[in-house]
Amino acid sequence: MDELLVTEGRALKHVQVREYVRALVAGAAPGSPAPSERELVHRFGVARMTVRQAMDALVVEGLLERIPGRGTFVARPRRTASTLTSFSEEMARRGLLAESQTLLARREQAGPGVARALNLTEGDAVIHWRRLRRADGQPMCLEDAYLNEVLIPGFLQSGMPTSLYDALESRGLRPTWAEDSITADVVSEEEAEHLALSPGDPVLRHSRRGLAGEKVVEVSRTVYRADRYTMWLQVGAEG
Amino acid sequence: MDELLVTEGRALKHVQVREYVRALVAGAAPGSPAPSERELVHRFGVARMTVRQAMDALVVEGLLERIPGRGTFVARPRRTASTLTSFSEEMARRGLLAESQTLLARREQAGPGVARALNLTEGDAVIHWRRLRRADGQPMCLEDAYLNEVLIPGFLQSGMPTSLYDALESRGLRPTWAEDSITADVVSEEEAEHLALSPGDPVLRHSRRGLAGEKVVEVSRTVYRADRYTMWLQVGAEG
DNA sequence: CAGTGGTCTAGACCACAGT
DNA sequence: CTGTGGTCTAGACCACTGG
Repeated sequence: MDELLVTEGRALKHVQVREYVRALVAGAAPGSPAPSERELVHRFGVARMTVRQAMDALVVEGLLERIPGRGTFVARPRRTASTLTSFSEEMARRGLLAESQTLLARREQAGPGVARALNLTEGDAVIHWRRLRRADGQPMCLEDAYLNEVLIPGFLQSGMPTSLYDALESRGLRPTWAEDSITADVVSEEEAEHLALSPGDPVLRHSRRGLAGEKVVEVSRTVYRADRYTMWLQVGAEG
Repeated sequence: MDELLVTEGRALKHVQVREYVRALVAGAAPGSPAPSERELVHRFGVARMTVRQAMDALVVEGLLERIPGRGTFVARPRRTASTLTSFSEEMARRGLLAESQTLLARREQAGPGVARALNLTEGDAVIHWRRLRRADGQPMCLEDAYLNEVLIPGFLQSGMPTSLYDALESRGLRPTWAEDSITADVVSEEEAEHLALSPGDPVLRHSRRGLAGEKVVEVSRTVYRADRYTMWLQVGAEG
């Protein structure tokens, strides 16, 4: 419910308190004490329930931790499952320079598989974008992305972006959820040419169905050189 | 903070309300209305803040959803990231019969890689458990699991369990968090024999470091037949 | 219009930590 | 002992929804 804009400029008290505390503990080490509830009551001249509402939000967020009888403290950051990252972001995190060469970018009619994955009907218009991706100059993977044209009108005309996820983000359509499948295989002839592999070399195949809210915004199939790419994930919750 | 036992038998009012509502909406379709806050105030003879505390918990849990001006409703189940499942559980979910053949189960001294992954010192005692796993009778994967002997004393003597995760769970050590790496490769000679593969066949390699709380309880390396196994995951949050 | 959730007050008593 | 968070009360006004 954060930041309701209904009352516009009006600053809700619990939001004021919450953001004050958030700023105060920003960068503080886990275990550092936050102000006590009664101290905040006094400082802001509000009721204790209002302060608790503010602190509750930060506790739910995982920023603070309450210890009865002792106080409220900065929590150890929670372990979080892997988030959805784009190729560019992933390579950046590994300290590699990501490059991308568009091999194909056009409007197509969805085939049966892509249509089903994108929640469309066969024959509906989709954008097909094929890229060869390099890391530090070396071919890393070949990616075919399919996008629902209805969701991103004018995408092909607007000049291809460097990062698909950036482009989707600017339209409020960055996927936050995905269904992935991963398998090992042997490279195909065509793939071998693009990836500079020899017949019989192993590859990692990664299919993704990326969703933003309820909308399927991206379906992609990527084939990675097995000798250059290892996928890392963190799974589960809590810690 | 659920279910504090400090006050033992005493039933906190917000807990009573919460569990009443939880039971009431159990199995209800998403979108079904929950009782209104004022109705619960009347029914339980409590203050509205108390009811809100109860409902807040269910909202945070993702069970309920508030819509201002309209009411409180059963929320659509949240999409959740993949949870940690054991081989047996995963095969069961796919409707396959999982079998497991122990090839090796003994105490060893940790090598450098295993020691680091288990947060031990090289030479510390670890349990090494190697199994060939079949699904519906067909060889599926070969798994080497390494366990910290200090955490599970008497493990080898107690008779090997069917499911490692079940065994860990009974000791309160079921991993809820893992760091995984996945890569494609070509099968080795020894692996080919166990998995009934031919030289050059592709395999999927999966390494896992499984944690329960702060403790690393499991380190495993599994090699899957690429032609029989596709890994499925759901990543991200919210929906 | 009546009903809903969202915000807020000014108190209160409790169980528990640490001194 | 004081101070902390945990629980709880009995009201209040607000913005919004729907009939």
